[in-house]
Amino acid sequence: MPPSDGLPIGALAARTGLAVSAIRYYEDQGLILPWRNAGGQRRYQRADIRRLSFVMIAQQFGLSLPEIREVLSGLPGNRTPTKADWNRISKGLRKHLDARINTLLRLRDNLDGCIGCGCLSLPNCKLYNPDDRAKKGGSGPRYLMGDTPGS
Amino acid sequence: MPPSDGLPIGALAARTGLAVSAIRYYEDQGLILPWRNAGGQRRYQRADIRRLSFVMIAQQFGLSLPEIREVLSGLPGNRTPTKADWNRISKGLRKHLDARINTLLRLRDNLDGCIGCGCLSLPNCKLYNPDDRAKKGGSGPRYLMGDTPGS
DNA sequence: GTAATTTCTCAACCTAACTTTAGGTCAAGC
DNA sequence: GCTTGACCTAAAGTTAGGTTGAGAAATTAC
Repeated sequence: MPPSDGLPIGALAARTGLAVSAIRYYEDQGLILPWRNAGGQRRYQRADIRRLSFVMIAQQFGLSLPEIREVLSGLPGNRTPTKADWNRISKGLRKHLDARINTLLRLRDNLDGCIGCGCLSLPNCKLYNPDDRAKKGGSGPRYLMGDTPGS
Repeated sequence: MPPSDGLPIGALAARTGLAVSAIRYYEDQGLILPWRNAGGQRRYQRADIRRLSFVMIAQQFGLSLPEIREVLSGLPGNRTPTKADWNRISKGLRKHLDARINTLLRLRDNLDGCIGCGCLSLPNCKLYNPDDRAKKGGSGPRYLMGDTPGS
């Protein structure tokens, strides 16, 4: 087979470790766009292995699929991404990661303060973080209010 | 109303910011155990405000409800928890949090390495972390393999 | 040229953490 | 004593990120 033939989905799955069903799902979500051969089957570029690897890495960093799609939109659409392209969007990931780390570090500081005071339920305890909670949308707890002191 | 009457669920919801439905759900999940009044309605102790606050904080730290139930089992069942009790289990939270932070810091180091080399898809890149992925169980990507170098 | 794989689409199912809905009961105010 | 609001249970719906299954068509292997 000539290399310009493109990879069928099973080969891409084998190369990335993703399930075939997951790769199709990512296509639904706009993360990857294969072409179709004469028989209607998906065919992928070799560069898509890297693209999917990026998706998996970004997931480990806690990005949602829409967020990953957004980051991937920073890649050129008209040509195969270069290392410079990947470096650029990887630096975007780095910012996401830094933000998450900082949030957790802040939580840890607050927890340490609370371990000291034993309060664990006060608004002034700062373990209530409106920003983190606000993005959850349809589910999850809404906010955190205090016990009256002196229980 | 005498204080020993207990709080109805709506009052607990107002005090914690949780939805009434969420509090009932937490009961299903074994996180909180109210008693019932003569009419069959739930009644809560004031200490339950703190208990639910703890649940919400632990969620921010990334613990699942079963994990939180486990941590809460470290509280005494026969009496109202003291500050010392809360301090003790909060230190357990701190360990969870440290572990999460360390994982992310490790990921960040690896990402920095990858930004340098531009590879972003290689097993030796170490962004593939089997431990983190293994616990996901039923869903999510499985593992991460490499592009052949030189694309 | 046929048998075995692979792939196709579409719909249904899965888990976590809840919310919503439906239909009915309890408690408080006047 | 009745109306209104809070509460009850049980079941179904929701979102994210997929998996599973059925039935059919394409591709590959012999």
